[in-house]
Amino acid sequence: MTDVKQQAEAVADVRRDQMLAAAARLIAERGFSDTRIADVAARVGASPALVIYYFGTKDSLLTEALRWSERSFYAAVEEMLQETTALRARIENLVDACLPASQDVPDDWGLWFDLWAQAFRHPEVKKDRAQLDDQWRALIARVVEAGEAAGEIEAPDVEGFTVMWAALLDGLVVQVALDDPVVDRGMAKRVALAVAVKELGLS
Amino acid sequence: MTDVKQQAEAVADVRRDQMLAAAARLIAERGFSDTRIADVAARVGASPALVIYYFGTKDSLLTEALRWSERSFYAAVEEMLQETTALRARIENLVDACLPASQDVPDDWGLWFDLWAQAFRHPEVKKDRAQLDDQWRALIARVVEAGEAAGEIEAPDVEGFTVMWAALLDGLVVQVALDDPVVDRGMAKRVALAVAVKELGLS
DNA sequence: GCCCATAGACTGAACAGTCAGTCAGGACCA
DNA sequence: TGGTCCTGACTGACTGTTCAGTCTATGGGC
Repeated sequence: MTDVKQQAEAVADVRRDQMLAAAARLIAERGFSDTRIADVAARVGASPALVIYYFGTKDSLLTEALRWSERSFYAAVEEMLQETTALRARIENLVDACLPASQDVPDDWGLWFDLWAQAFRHPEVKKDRAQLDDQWRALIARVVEAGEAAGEIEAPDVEGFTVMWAALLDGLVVQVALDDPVVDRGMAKRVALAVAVKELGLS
Repeated sequence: MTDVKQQAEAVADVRRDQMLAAAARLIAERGFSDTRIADVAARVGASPALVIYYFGTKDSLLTEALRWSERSFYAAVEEMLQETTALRARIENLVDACLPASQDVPDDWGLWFDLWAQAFRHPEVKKDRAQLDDQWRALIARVVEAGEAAGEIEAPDVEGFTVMWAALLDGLVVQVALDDPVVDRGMAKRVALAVAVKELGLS
């Protein structure tokens, strides 16, 4: 592969990334089916035809954007996790990742709903989501096991806890994202933390 | 209000209900934005114009269908609950209501995702959903309190449990609905039940 | 160093299909 | 006769996708 080719691919890759990012943003803001390729094109300063040139079809662009966005989220969490070692701090970090501080990226949550709706009906998206969710649970499991290895907790039921707690976080995110008047951000965090502490036998 | 008027309304109400049911079914099968008024009309053996005649706009029909469907679900659960009195049996009933046996209405779940996605962006739907979710939690709370009154459990943290367990069920439903290879129906039920038993201090 | 062929990036304009919603009027009933 | 229920035919707007062709630059042949 020559330098030229590399550079050409770099341009294309940059463009693709811009478009995926723009599409993800728009999906979050307006919803999957209300996102037009013209909107995406406008955001990256290109013509609609160029978007098709890169992605072939609208659907391909949007589903790729969903997966791209989900992958970004997990990557960010993974990185965030490097910064702490204490079990409790890490658990708190995970909670914060799912339920970020107030006005911080409020409509990113909309993406999850669209992702789920798409995954429900499209096997490819479904497969991808399942795989990423598995990674997510594996990450939680690693955190717990590290805590055990460090002697912070004893003999946890890693798999049981992982499945339960991951589901709990999802459910809490739903409530908070939908502005449930009872389950606000603060309560959701408290609940998630309390359950983790209790189930893991943390001090 | 005359008999005539009453009868006329009865006809209209029947039609409306047929249309709402058909719309709900279609949304579950194909998704909110892929549901056409022509499809709904075809299912009830009417013309698209008649659907508009009753609901004015497509959006009005579909969002009403979502709310109608959610209301039906809670009503069904409420009724199902009358049939048992023992706390554990009731808890199991609640779990079964959310995670019904195998092939039983497999695509009804799709509705939840669309409902959430709509609620996220449309205040009216959001308000409705929050209210119904509050009812749902109140129902769980009633079950727990009845169990306490009957001496089956002691001094439960009703609100804490309610919020936590409702969220947990939501999260588990997501996994199961999306065919997660790790979290299948059986595991989801076990997890939901185990958490309830442990948190409530059931035998 | 010049020229030309080739490929990739990109666009404007047009096309084609889809659908929500309109409208004028028909049928039935009290 | 008037009101409710209902329809077929139509339309107007939207928008994904195609296409023919432009522009740029790279790289090889001379």
